[in-house]
This record gives sequence, C-alpha cells and structure tokens, in this order.
Amino acid sequence: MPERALPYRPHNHEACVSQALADARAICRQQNARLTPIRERVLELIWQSHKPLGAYDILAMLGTEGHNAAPPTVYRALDFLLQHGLVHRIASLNAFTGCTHAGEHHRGTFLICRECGNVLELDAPDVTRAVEAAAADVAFRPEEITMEVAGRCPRCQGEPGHA
Amino acid sequence: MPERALPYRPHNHEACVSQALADARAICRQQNARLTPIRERVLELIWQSHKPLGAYDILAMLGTEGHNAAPPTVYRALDFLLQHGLVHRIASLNAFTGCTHAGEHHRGTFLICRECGNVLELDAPDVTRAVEAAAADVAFRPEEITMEVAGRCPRCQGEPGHA
DNA sequence: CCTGCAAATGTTATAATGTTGCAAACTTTG
DNA sequence: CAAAGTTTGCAACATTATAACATTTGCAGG
Repeated sequence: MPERALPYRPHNHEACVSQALADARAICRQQNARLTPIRERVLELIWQSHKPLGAYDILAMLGTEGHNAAPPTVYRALDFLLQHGLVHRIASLNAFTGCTHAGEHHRGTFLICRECGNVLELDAPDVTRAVEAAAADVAFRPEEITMEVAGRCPRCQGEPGHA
Repeated sequence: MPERALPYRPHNHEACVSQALADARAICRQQNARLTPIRERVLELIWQSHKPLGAYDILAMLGTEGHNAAPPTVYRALDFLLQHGLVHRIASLNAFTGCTHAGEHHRGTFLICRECGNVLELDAPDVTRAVEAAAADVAFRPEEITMEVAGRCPRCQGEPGHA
C-alpha cells in the first residue's frame, strides 16, 4: 500500500487508482455516506493525477467529458471527499490530492517538489508528536494540523525538469 | 476589518509595534533594502493587528486613510516584506502576520485559534528538526516549511468568544 | 404505488484573492 | 544633469471560492 503513494518510482498507476476507489467505496459504505457518481468521478480524477489538482482543473476535465458542471458542483464534491478523509487540501497550492491513508483519521505531512510538482504524503508520527508537544507547552489544543514542505524531490535534485 | 485583539498576555502593544518597526528598519538598512513609506505602513498595519490580515483588509485600511491603493501596491509591499523575513504568509488563511523573529532566517510554527483568531508564532526547533528528519528519510530537500496548527488557544478553551 | 422529506445537484450570480503589463515617478549613481 | 534601475500608479484581468435559490433524486412510511 505505501507503493501507491510513491510517485518517485514507476508503478501501475491504474491499479493504484482502482484500489483507491475501492477503498473509498468501502469507507463510504461503512460510514453510510453516498459516494455518488460525481463524487466518485472527482475522486478518480484526483487520483489519476499525481500532482494535486485545483478545483478548476477538475471542472475543466469534467467539461471535456461532457459533464458541464459549475464550480459549486466541484467544491461540493471536494467538501464531501475532505469530510470523509478521502482527499487532502494543500493550502499552499490551493489544490487537492488523494489521501493515501484514507480511513485512518489523520493529518499527513506533504512534501511538494517545486520542480516536478509531485507531492508525497508522509505519515510522520514524529512530526505530529513534536507539533503536539510544542502546542501543549503553551496550552494550545490542536485540532487540525497543516504541514507542507516545498523543496526538491530526489529525482529533481541534480537533473531538474522531471515531470 | 478585524478588530484589534489582545494576545495571550496583555502588554503594551504600541511599544511592541514600534519595536518591530525599529527592527525592520535596522534589518533593511543592513541588507541595503528600501523600507519605503508604503512598505513600512503595511508592516505597521500588520503589526497593529494581532490577527493575520488579508491583503484586501490592508487595502481597505489604506483606503480609509486616504491612500487609494490598488491590489498590486499591497501585494508588492507584502512580497518585499516576505522576502526580507519581516512578515509571514499563513497559507491556510490567505493572510499575513508580523514575524516575531525577523532577521533570524527561520520558519515558524503557527498556532491559530479558531475561536478568537489570534495567532501565536512558535519557534519550535523540535518540530523543524522532525520535519527535516522525515524529509531526509526519503531524500527530499526541504526549502520552505509551512506549519500551521488550527485549534483553541488557552483563553478560548472553556469560555469561548474571546475576541 | 405515491407522497413527502431530506439529500444531492443544477444554475446564476457574485465575492474574495491574486496577477499582468505598461506608464509614470522617484532614486541612485556616474 | 542624464542614464539606469527601482518603485509606484493604474487598468484590466485571472483564479479561487461561496451564496442563494430552484430542481431533481433517493428513499422511508402510509
């Protein structure tokens, strides 16, 4: 399952998308939530792209396949997916990416390559722990943690331009 | 326009603003950068508010004092201030806040209270270290780190509504 | 079946945030 | 002063996100 999250290495992406969709369907069934066609299609589009997609990117994609949607349609689907932990919003990019740990209520750490645009979601308990400790020191009660690191991924150090 | 708010502890905020401005002037002199009247005024407005200000908040404030600025004026001033480490941008809020460690090349951790809107910038070396370690594990080279924690500040736990 | 409610989607308009491009004013420096 | 570079003014525009209200769909109970 971690392989699914690694854009650095080539892999069978179609399989990884269908796995994500299957997981999503299971999670929604379990939570009595309706993964409607639009919501599922949005999730699929997000997963098909290794790079985070903006809401209007998704809108455009839906447009090219005949579904002439308006912004609220997409934002509502995204809200649903966020709510159920199926995607993350990357605040520093105004974009959305598939959650690689769907189901486990969590908040990932995102490594965003400035060169190729790929994003890697880490499950970094040490980071979370450090943040929680720092917050506890000043009696602050954390509810949502945003950790986004922009930089260079391994492949783009040295030989830039990998898309 | 956000009303002025008390931070965790009462203090002489005017003094703390003038200190920040004095520091900024020193830093700019040292770096051969021009802290022009607009830039200084924007920095002052940001410091006078304990809550992060949006670019358009600043724009409106400048408007009420007769300076009828356009968005680029504000964004350019903000870019300058960011460049020189005098303010931070809070991505999850689309807003800007004064940097409490200006001059020391660093990246803070921000605790954002959802109740009162105040923001506390921590210097949390443990967090930074944990993030860097996690990035190093996957050979990712971090350049800019965004850490924003939304939650409840001490004053707003229990008795909500502190502005 | 149908009926009525709640959830989901469609539709239109608009708000909020951020950028581009070019001209004018100002600063610095030779 | 004059040239060069930086900063600001200004108009238009691009992108991201939400509000408000109408319509359709799914589904439980009569």
